[in-house]
Amino acid sequence: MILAIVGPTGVGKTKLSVELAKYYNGIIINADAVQIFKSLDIGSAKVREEEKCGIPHLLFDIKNPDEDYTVKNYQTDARKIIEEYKNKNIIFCGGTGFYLSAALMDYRFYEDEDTNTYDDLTNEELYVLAKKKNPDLKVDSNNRIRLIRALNKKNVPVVEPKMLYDNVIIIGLTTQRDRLYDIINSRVDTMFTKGLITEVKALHEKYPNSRVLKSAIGYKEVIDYLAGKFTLEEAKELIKKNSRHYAKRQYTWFNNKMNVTWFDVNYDNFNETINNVKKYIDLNIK
RNA sequence: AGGGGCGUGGUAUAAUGGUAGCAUAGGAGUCUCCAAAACUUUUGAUGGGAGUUCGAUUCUCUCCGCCCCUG
Repeated sequence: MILAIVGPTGVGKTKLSVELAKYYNGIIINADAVQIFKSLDIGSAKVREEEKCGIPHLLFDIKNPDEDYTVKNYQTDARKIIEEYKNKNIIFCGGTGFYLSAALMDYRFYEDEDTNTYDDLTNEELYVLAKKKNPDLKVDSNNRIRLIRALNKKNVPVVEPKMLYDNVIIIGLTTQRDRLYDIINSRVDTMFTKGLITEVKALHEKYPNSRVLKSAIGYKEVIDYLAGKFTLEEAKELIKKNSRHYAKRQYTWFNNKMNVTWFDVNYDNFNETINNVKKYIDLNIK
């Protein structure tokens, strides 16, 4: 079977994934766009070695911070693993909905036609061009990144994102929004206590042009803090805010793009949550 | 207790005798290779009551609340 543990940042996916892997004798595959990278540990709340309980963890730490990695890479890597371990129980765990959808469903990525960056064109001009190329395009005229993408890629119709594998169960962990935000806020404080600044500083010195470091929550803000753009307190607040916004977007994806069965987490008795999930899986497994 | 000041969305603020503006937080959404990215969209306020007025959030009175000074 293929299991996917999804949910917003901070709910407790990691812990559940390990418990389920123990119970079903499974392996865990990372489904988080940042945890793909080596050394981004504290800020991405990556599983620590002692938390893994001997369970194989795949697609963690497979790239250096200065390397590029895309959904297409993830799709390839994840599908290879699914093929390779088809006799095992596979447990995806992570909050990057796009990666999961691309791996498990019929998402198709083609070779690009072009690599133009269109630096000299305004958003409006790009929009006109993109619309000319594909009148059905539904990208907002302010969304420069996607307009450029639309102009560079092959103009092929989008296929229905059907599920490609049998026996897939998608488990979502959730909790009250207020509570989640409390958890997120205090987790950010903990990251700083654990040495986030040291981690980011070392990485940024070693990989000054890293793309992840410049876009991952908890890293980009600390880099700006180190550059003197704002105070430590401001950096913390910004990380908290960005994490909350991110969590909200994650819900949007999981609610609207994936067929998720949600479970409310009982933080006073996490075993109860685990048991509820197991019960559900045992009933629905084929 | 006396004197003074102030009450505008959750928070911080602007303005006006005639549509109450902005920011931020919050909500919803888009997504087919940068996705922890990029982008779209939206709820919500003049402390309560009375008076003047065609019309009060604005002026007057009163109550309530908060702040400052004096005792």
